[in-house]
Amino acid sequence: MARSWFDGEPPEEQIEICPVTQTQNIIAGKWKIIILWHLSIKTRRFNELQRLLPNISKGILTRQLRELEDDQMVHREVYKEVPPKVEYSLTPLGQSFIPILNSMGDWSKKHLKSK
Amino acid sequence: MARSWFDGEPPEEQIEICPVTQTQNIIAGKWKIIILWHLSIKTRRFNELQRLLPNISKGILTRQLRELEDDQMVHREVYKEVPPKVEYSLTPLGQSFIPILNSMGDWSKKHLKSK
DNA sequence: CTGCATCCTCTGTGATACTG
DNA sequence: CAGTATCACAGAGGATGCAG
Repeated sequence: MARSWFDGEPPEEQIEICPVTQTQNIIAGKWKIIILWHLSIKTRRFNELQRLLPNISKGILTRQLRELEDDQMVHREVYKEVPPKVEYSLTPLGQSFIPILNSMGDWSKKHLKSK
Repeated sequence: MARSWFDGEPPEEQIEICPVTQTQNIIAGKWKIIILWHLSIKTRRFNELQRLLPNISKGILTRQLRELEDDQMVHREVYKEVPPKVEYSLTPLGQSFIPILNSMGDWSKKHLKSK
């Protein structure tokens, strides 16, 4: 496999697949970050998330959640009951991302006051 | 009106306008993060950035840089010479974001090996 | 070299109606 | 309650040519 650009450091010309870009791909969706944020606080049900994100439609919410699932950031627990109940929570991978979420929140609060 | 998600919640959840979303808005562009990354290493010229980002067109690069400029993340220094020379660098605000970039890179390297 | 203007494409997002 | 299925659309991204 090709050497990553950061192996052995120096020549900044050596770019392959930037890890920062990998992260970017995961959080690229319009609602991804905020969803992760809400799930970092506690497990949420589908409807709960929809209420938390006032302007999101069910279709979009479903898709964003599915993509986060595919990236193994979010776990989907289905309870076979009537009425249906589904709970979303962070996977270990998702939980490992929480510090970054917090960093982004802190950074925003500290530096973006005026916006 | 519907209860906001932060009404009556524990202190740790009290957010006015979710700051995480603010951050999201800034780094939303497809190339924003990687551009910031490259500028975090050192000041770069326009052409240099374009070479670093193999598949980006001039128009797009210009637009992404302008948006970062508008968000005061990037500083644009124009040298009135012939041929023209323009250098891009991080503003103090942009520099304050570097730790988060590094966090994202580290996180990716540690957890996303397989992807 | 840098970058703007234009046009075109395509993805993501949003709205709605229907289903188990 | 928790989706799925469609359709429509805005906007981001991309290619190209021209200009300072």
